[in-house]
This record gives sequence, structure tokens and C-alpha cells, in this order.
Amino acid sequence: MSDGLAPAPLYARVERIITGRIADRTWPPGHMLPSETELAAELGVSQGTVRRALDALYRRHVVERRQGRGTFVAQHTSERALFHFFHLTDLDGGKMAPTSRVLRLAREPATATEAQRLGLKTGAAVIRIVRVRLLRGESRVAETITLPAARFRGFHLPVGEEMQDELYVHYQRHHGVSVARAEDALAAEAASAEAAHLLGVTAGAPLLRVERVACDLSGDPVEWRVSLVDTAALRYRVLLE
Amino acid sequence: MSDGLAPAPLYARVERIITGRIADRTWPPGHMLPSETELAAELGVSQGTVRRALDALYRRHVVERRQGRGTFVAQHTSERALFHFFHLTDLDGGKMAPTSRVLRLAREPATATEAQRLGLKTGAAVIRIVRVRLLRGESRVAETITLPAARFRGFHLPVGEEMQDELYVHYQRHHGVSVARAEDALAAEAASAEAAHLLGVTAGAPLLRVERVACDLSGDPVEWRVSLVDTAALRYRVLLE
DNA sequence: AAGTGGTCTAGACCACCGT
DNA sequence: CGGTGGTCTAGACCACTTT
Repeated sequence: MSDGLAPAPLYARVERIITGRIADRTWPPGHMLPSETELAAELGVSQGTVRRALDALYRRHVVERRQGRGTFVAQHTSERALFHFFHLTDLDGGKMAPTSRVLRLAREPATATEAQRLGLKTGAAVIRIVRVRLLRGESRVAETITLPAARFRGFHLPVGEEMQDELYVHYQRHHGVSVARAEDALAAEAASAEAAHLLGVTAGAPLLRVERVACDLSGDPVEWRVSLVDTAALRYRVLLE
Repeated sequence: MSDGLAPAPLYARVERIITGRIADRTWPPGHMLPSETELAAELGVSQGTVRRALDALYRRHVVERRQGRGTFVAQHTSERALFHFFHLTDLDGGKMAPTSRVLRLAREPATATEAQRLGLKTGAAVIRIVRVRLLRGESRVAETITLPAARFRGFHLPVGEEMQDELYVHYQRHHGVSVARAEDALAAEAASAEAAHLLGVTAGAPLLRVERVACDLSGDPVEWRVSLVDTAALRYRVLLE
């Protein structure tokens, strides 16, 4: 519980302790946490203080709580990934579940940009994935994804075939990597020849470019992706409040 | 405190009561609320329950709380508007305060689209504003804003001159309209001749199109805007968590 | 019936702000 | 100093889930 500087409130320290145990997989995804009473006794604080910390983690989607059952480390499900990390809808705001087709998957040295975004040294090994995502059966998104190879040993995906699009579930299940936070940076750009070919649009057509850095619970970057979206029939939606 | 259906938790009812008094301007922006103790006594609940409601309102930016001073109805400041409702940054994520120049301001009948977005009848009177927003002195955003005239009587802005860009502050100060929530829908599109002219790009250049509906505390739409952004040197940033 | 989270209360004590 | 919000505790009672 050493803190270096200012003495943080108790509930904040409790929150960090619990977060730490989740991040280091003492309590892996899906695991049931000790009850509020047990945690309070173990940490030497009142139940109310533990509750306050757990409520904060619940609001951040780090744990799930169900009355009568217990508190569980949040697991990525397709629904959760879709809801929190997929912001494309049809023109009326209707949700759609995408599928995807991997075109290329290789282990290669990182470019300067990739290394910078992922906090690696240039030339460090990365997994690079090129894929197309389909919405209502149509190719709408061309995507390049870069992963630090050190955290994704033995990474593989079926290449060439259409599959359910559950990459974050895959990261968690097969590599113990839970995406907790991401930042998207959006711009408009003209379609390159390749992008145009992949998406079935004319070269030079306006595309939405989405660059994302995704981080785990500890705040370390674990994924860098560039998505090119044909927004003829799609919208990227953002709620501000 | 009548509730029609299920008996909501006390703290939720307290939250709604307080929200109501803010929405109907019993407590206008900047006003100091009664202390937790007073509210608890008035509403016949414990201080802890009032606190829980106020904490929720604080997280939603509806009130501001300062230790030793009191709880105040949130006021739109340029900083808050910039932080919550302005998502454009430079390429490195650096924040910038925009200025703006109004090109046209008129009271006109609503188009079908405008009426639909604002929950009005087609042909209802709206204020329509066309303006350009400048970042670091360069025209980067061309914007059309539509307001329901009924809620913005006597609306005026200086036309033609460069000014501080504080529209939401203006709505609140001069028309008692507080924007509490907004939804943006983004797409890429090719620049029209007018947009190209306003932004100093070539016609057909890719622009980021941002459509926004902004709502007040009661959830009623109060503004509809379409922004066309030259993203050559800008990014629209979104934090997901 | 036993165990879990969810709500609500009452009260102590601290930190901060204004006068 | 008195008043405000911020933290922390202790305990009662309820609603839900599982055995």
C-alpha cells in the first residue's frame, strides 16, 4: 500500500489494490471476487469502503456485479465489445454485428510509427494483421492491426475465411490481454488504390480513417489499428455527456 | 414524488427531484444549492441519500461541488464546452481553442430534416447560422447550425467579425438553454464547391462531416448542426472506456 | 436457510472556505 | 469561528440466487 506521495483516500487505495489483482491475473476474467465482507476484513477497512471501490470498478466495466450471486471480473463478450468498442451504425443509428475476413497475418519488425504507438523500439517484433470487415455482408472496413508480439505469443487466426468478429474476446481468451480503454483519432482521406479495391469504391473516394490505440487495465498499449471506413451507408457515432 | 410504476430507489427519486428543479430553473446556472443537510431535512431522507444523488449529478457535470463552499448548478464555461463538446485536436492530440466568424444568420422555416432532428413540424421557425471556425487562425470548419426559434427569441450574434467561439455559453447566458448531452454522427464526404471555397481546399477533397443533435437536461433537442472539417491538420478524438 | 449484493440510516471526524 | 463538502464506519433491513 506504499504510495510515494500524498496519502490517497482509503477507497482509492482499495480500488488500486483490487485493480492490481485483476491486472496481474490473480483474479482472472470471469473469476468471482471475495464478498464485500471478506475483502473488508482482509484489507482492514469497513464494508462501505470496499463497496465504494467496487462501485467505481463496476462503473468502469472492470467488474460485473449481480445481486444474490457475487462480484466477477468482467469478461469480454461480443456484446460488450460491440457496445463499447464498435461505434459504427447504419444511417438511422441501428446497431450491426460485423463479420471479418483476414487477408494477411505475419510476424514482422515494427515500423517507427507502430513502435511509437505501442511503446516499443523500432524493429521490435509485431504481429501485423490485414483484414476486411463486413457489415450486412458488404465489405465496408479495411483494417490493419498491429500487436506487440511479446504479448501475443503463438498468435493465429484463420486466414481467408469469413468469421465472427470477436478480436478482443480472442485477445482475452487466448493471450490473457484485456482491452480496457482505447482512443480513436478520426480523419477523412481519399481512398488509395488498394483501399478502393478492398472496399469496392473508386480510388480517391472519401473514406473515414480511424486510428486506434487500445490499452489494458495497467494503461499499457496492446493494440494499434488503422481502419478505413466506407461511410456511404455507415456512421461513426459518439455520445457526449 | 409520484412515480406511476415501480418504486424507484430513494436516491434515484431525489436525483430526479433535484434535476427537475435545475431543468425548470428554480435553481438557475451558478446558483448554490441548499446544503446536504437542508435537502435531507426537506425531502425527509438521510444525508447519505442526498449525497448519493448529488454525487451522481456531479459525475454527469450537472452540478459542481467544492469542499468548504457548497454545491452549485453547473455553468457552461468556455473550458467546459471545450473539454466536453469540442473534440478536435492537432495531429499530436494538442488542444486548441477555436474562434469563429458568422457568415449568415436568419430566421427561416425548417426543412424536413431539420424539423425531424429538432422534433418540430416542417416549416416551424428556426434560426439558421452559417459560420466558419478557425483554428490557429486558419479556416478549418464550415458549419451550419439550426436552432428552434421558439426557444431562442431575439437571437443575435455579430455577423462577419471574428469572435470567441462560445456558443453554448451564449445559449445558456442569453436564452436559458443548457446543453447537457449531444450525439455526433461522423462520415467522410467530398467537399462541395461552397465548402471547398470556405475552407480553402479543392472541390472534391475529403472532408469529415460531423452531424450533431444537442439536448438539454430534459432530453429535448435544442440544436442541430452540421460541421464540415478539413482534417489535413486536425483529428477528431474519441476516448472509449 | 445461507450467502450475496443493494438500499438507507446515523453519526463521527477531517479538510477546506469564508468571515 | 461556523458552515460546507469529503471520508469512513457500523449496522439494519431488503431483494435476489443458490443449495
